[in-house]
Amino acid sequence: MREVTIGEAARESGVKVTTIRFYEGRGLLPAPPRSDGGQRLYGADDIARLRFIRHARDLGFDMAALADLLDLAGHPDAPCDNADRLARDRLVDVRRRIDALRALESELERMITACQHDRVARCAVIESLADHAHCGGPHARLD
Amino acid sequence: MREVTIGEAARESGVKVTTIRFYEGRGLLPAPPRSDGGQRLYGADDIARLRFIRHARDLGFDMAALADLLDLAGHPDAPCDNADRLARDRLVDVRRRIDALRALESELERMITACQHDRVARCAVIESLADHAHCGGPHARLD
DNA sequence: GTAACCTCTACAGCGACTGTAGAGGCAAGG
DNA sequence: CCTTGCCTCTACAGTCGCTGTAGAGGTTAC
Repeated sequence: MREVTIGEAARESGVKVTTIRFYEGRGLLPAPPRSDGGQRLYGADDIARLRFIRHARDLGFDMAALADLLDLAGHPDAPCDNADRLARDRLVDVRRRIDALRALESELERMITACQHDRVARCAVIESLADHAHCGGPHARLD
Repeated sequence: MREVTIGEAARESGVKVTTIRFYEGRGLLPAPPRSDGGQRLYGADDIARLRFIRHARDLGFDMAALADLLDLAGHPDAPCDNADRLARDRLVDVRRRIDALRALESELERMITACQHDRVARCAVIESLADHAHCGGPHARLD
């Protein structure tokens, strides 16, 4: 049971079957050996790598950063400044997004509580959207 | 000065030139009249509509919701329940994202403070990514 | 044996734009 | 009038990170 099919690798890693193949195409995962019938066979290290990838993706690392991280993970003797920097960059980004989302949250709350459930002509939701001045200034876009 | 070119409409609305044309193609903005030379000419109402679109996009409404909102905005006598519901949906989504990002923030903070700036082999950043159990359970994906 | 399910490749599609190429419009200075 | 330089035009390809599809073949349970 050391070698598992792509479906089981998907179940164990939490990465979808199609996504695993996609990662292979992108070079994030090495092409595994195949069975006689041509099916991919994955070992424990492949699944660990998939979990690493999934966790990093969940944290918001993009695929370029992911490639860097995987490269670093494969060189245990290198200094870890790079990984540290990548994590710090992510932290800055995550905080920026949180701030932007909190501004949106309070604007949406205000819009909703002000809405009298009347006609559209008096709807605070519509009005707020039409008049940007109602909110606390231009908010950062999230993308 | 009632009729302005696309470049000025972009400056006044904060929506890029290419994006304005893109919105026209998607039907979010009506095709404007043209000058003798074939250039688009926008009026004040177009710019207001662009600002409405931009504000709603900034708040995270997708283009389908945006089409609904624009439709509603054009029917002032309709009840505003729909707009209210759209805003409430957005609020739920925004809060979900904030929660997920806060979990990421604390995990990244932990990773960074635990990192000793040593070799990769001892780097908490890499280790955390390899071992999902370190964090407070599976976090929601943001997409 | 056969039904049910899994996996294969190759490629198109998603959302919401962004970027490019190559051509033509337009206002100001000489 | 001509040039310079920016603005705008159309049409279409590319971005990111997948997801979905079609049609074929492998594998497993009964």
